[in-house]
Amino acid sequence: MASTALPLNPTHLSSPGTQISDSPSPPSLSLLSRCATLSQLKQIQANTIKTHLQNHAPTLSKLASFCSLSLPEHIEYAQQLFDQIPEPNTVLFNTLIRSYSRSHTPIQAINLFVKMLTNNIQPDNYTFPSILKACAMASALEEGRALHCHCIKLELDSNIFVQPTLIRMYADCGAIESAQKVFNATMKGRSVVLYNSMITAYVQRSRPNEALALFREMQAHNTPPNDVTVLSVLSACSLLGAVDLGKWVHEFVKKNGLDMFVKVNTALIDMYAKCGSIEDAKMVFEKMPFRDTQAWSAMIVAFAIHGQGEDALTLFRKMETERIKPDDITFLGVLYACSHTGLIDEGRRYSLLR
DNA sequence: ATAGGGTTAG
Repeated sequence: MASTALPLNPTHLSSPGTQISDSPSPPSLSLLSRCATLSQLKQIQANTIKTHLQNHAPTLSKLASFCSLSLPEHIEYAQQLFDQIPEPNTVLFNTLIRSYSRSHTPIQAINLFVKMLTNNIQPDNYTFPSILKACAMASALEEGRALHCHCIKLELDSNIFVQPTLIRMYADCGAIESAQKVFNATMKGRSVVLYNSMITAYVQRSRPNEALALFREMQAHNTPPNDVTVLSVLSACSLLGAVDLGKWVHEFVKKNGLDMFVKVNTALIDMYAKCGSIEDAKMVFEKMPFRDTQAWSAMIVAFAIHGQGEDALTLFRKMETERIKPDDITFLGVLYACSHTGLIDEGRRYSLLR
């Protein structure tokens, strides 16, 4: 890990000329914006301490917020900074809760929410999307239901940002009927995100027909589907093995310019492969102007599940020559290809790569 | 100052 020295703003360095000011100001935004590593953040912190600002709450708050947003892998340091702030406000709680909701320790978000309540800090419309996502990740249904009650009390259950996360929370916790209740309670002017959350919920619980019914309903209600919608709808087609429907969605994708999204094309490859049409999968792959790791993986897996082990391995070698970095799913596809084609030696060789 | 939905595998 290279720790480059940060070019510090001279006004932040202590010198005989700069004495403690009466109203110390937190580190400037331009200084923080050039901060890319934790050690640089600590340099800034050290320099503010040098100018006797160590107990300056706005400074700690700014550092904690920056650390949590821009150095999410150092969430525990953000927490350390946060713990030194005497009276953290709602915004700072929200910022940290959001970081935890995207971390490997979502439970910590729930702990912070509890702390928020015991400190009499009112959660708001920014708090719930993050905390509900954390519950979804942790499969914390009890806590999720309790949070839903808080939403209702604070009249935030009608918030357009809160609703999709309530649905996602219930769906990820396996309570699809509660997700449906939330969805059905929302009536007028449903957003595309709200539809997407329910369609995805159905797909994830292997209920493709209900997902497709909602897909039709949103169009009937003049809510145009977007790239995220078709990702889930294509999953539904795969679950049904419905290639004709998949082809219809493919046409829809082209007509609405959604084929500019790499992920949509990747989902099309997957759909065609799972519906038995490897030729169509190949055609989509070849037409893609840009292919990321996921697109290559999807095509390798597509060949593998069709028993075309040699094609999968050829594609893998081509991926290597194009210097696209393989991921775990790429290797899964490669090994799958070997196992389906009796390529024991190749399989052994590739399994030593990582 | 801070907020929502996501394909590839299993």
